[in-house]
Amino acid sequence: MDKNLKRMATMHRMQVTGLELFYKNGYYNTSIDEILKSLSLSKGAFYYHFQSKEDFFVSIVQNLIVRKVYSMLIEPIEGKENPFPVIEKCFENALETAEHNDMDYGFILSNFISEFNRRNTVISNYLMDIYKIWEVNLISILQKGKSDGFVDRHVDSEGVATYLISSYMGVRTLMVQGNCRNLRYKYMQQLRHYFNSLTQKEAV
Amino acid sequence: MDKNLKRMATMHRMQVTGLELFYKNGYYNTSIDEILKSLSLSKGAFYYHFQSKEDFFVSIVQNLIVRKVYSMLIEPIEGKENPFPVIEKCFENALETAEHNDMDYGFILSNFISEFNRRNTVISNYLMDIYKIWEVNLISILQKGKSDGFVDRHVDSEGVATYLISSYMGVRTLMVQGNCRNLRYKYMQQLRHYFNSLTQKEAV
DNA sequence: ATTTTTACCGACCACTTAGTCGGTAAAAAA
DNA sequence: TTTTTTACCGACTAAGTGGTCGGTAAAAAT
Repeated sequence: MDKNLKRMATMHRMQVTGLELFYKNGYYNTSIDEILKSLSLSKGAFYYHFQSKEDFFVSIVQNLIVRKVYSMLIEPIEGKENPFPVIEKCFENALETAEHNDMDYGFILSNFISEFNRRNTVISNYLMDIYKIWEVNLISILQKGKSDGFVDRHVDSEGVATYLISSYMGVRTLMVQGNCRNLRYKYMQQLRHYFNSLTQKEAV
Repeated sequence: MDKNLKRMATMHRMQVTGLELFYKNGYYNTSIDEILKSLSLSKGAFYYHFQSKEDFFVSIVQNLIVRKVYSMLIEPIEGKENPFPVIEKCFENALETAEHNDMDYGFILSNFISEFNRRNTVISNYLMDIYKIWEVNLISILQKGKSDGFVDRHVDSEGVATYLISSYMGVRTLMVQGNCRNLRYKYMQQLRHYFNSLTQKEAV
């Protein structure tokens, strides 16, 4: 348990650099040699720790990508009270982070979902698991918002979650081509419009 | 002009099969050999007609992808009167077509935008041109809708266009993983909600 | 002190990749 | 009829690709 330290450290280094390059260039357009070169490690080291390129990527999904999505998009809304302002703030933050990151290559989750769609079902499933966690959390906060009187009773929480995730994924795809500030601004404004139409109307 | 017929026919055959495979497997994950094999053509034939893989793909973008996006998403709304029902019907149609196509690998435009993002600026630019045509058309129909009294005067047409494109791209990404019918239903319902909040309110 | 395990090296393998090039049969131009 | 052009063939190249494997130095276990 303690002697695994070195092993864990090396594996983690590989995963971090691996994710960096996979995110930047895409999975199919990134070779293991490339990753190894930028780590000054050898083939032997790689295949000592991982069974295959696919196995390697799965470990990246489960260790790094899950956490990234969680800390950026799930944790900030989990268990919170008034859904719309919370989600709004969360999205705004996420978009701002992307905007100020000149190494931004889009929303990591949707990028890989697109890349592996029907091309590698094993990896696709692991990615969709993350999507589902996100979705469940959105639905949950929306439902709670209904009982707390923040969200109109007639609102379809699942539908709203789908719509939110869709629009977020889409705008992140568009943002990579620049003009981020403007895109974010326009997106957030429309999001507020949309939320407005779902807010509990007091005294009909 | 007439003797080019054979040339055009072969090039077109290559482009059609090329797009099929690029769409299915991704650009970087599809080799020219693969395309040529499924056409029973040789390397010589390919490099006689096209300068490179990139040049080949650019020609596909300009000849086939433009038309696909245009006929599915632009032409049905171009010059029409009441924006929201028209856009709604157009999106509904597009999503239904995708749903009933078991060879659906997502929205062709956003798939490639993702794949080439920052990895190939030449191709990215050609793809973004298509996006811009779409955007301009949406903005234009929304503006017209304002003067015709269908759309609330305070609505930001550009913002709405961005939001529409984003959400459409996103939902198409999600749809590839199945449960399309449900996704489409939920998406369309929320789209209507959103449109409702933008519709001209009569007599304040 | 000896043996075993861990973590890594790097040469090597079979295969695929985009792209080149000399050739050629049929059609068109002269 | 001869020459030229068109449209294509397929062997070849150089540079990768994911993955294997025999080896090894240091650390840990015995």
